[in-house]
Amino acid sequence: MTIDHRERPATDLSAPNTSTSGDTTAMDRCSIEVTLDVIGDRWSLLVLRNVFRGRHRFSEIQADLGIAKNLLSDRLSKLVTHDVLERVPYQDRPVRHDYRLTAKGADLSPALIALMGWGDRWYATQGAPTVLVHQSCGEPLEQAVRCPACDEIVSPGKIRSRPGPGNSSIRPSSDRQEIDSDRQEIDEDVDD
Amino acid sequence: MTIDHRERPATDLSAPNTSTSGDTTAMDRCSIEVTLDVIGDRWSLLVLRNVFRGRHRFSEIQADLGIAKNLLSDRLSKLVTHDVLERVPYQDRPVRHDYRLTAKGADLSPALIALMGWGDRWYATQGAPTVLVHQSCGEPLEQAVRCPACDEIVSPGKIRSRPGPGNSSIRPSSDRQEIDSDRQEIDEDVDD
DNA sequence: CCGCTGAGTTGCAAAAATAAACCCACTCTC
DNA sequence: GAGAGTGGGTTTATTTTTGCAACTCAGCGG
Repeated sequence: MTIDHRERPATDLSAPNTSTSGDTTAMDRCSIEVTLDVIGDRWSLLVLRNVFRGRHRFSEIQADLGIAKNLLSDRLSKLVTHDVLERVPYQDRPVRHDYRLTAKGADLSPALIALMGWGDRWYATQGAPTVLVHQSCGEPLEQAVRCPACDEIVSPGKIRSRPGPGNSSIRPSSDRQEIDSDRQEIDEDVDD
Repeated sequence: MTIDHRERPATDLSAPNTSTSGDTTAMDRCSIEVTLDVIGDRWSLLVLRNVFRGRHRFSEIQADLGIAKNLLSDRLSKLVTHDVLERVPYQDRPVRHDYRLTAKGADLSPALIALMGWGDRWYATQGAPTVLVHQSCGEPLEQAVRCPACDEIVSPGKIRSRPGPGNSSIRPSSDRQEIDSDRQEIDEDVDD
């Protein structure tokens, strides 16, 4: 539980942000930030990868990762506290647990897939160590952004972002913002 | 350049790894691991989010994040070294740079989107601070796994994984493995 | 009873993160 | 052209986090 509540000083420098109109006082933390507070350390995602892969026991994970036992213990406790994993006893006397994904934990799979995909694309010189394939055709899969309403795949240039309901500084005048498709900016200039 | 080359001690304990048949000498590191070596620290993804969002200057990023200047300097250098960002001078004497995404850096957007989505789904109680919407219909987008060959969306249960060409311990007998769809395991039991 | 295993804790040295101060090459203002 | 300001960093302490080793504790096998 050593989450650091670093709260940036609200840009008192009033940076002449070329595109921004006005106040930048919104203090909600962006979702990437809160996510990183939970799984944004060196080991958590690696631990989760092991659980995804079916290694549910302390010693299995520890052997695979080579992580120090106290760290693994801390990471597991933290993940349990954050409701990403749950401890389910598989024997009592001595109580021993499996660590299993909660729904919330399982919902991290897109992130794991995205991270794995990036490593594959840019670092796997002899090809990916592991590939995800389609059950029916056996062909490699990829991740895409899609629009459930239109039921179609959306290319990066067709993505826009806008302040959501949780944004405390929604300014009507800049409600919808074009994403620069060259640079693929995925966030608008509202200070979330 | 403080990547720690933690190379797990090859499990000298000769852990009786229940599920694995035989040698566990494969030494390629899984793609999630190599990815985390590049962007798997507390700040890198947050820095990248800022660059995605159009903040290209040292001081802009520093003001937004409230990160210590030496750390930001380190992170930026590291990201430049890893070819995720590039420094493009926008003036000389004193040389000043913008930090811009390389293709490799821009290719991290699915990961950022996935992480943001997870934070939105599980922590944004009053709704997401930022939502990604479809340009044409304005409806919120989601990420999905799809099969380019079949041109269809693949649900988690239809995903299988198998050792890829970069896996140095491909054992033909266990070439294709079913993913437990309840727990959404995304990796097979080969020691990558 | 003796040693072994699985799943941790505790203690301590080493490494990394942070904050604050300092630096340097300019530019702007008077 | 002296003084202040700015962008983009280094340097130097201080605090936190790691990582390793040793220790614990409950049961098990012989």
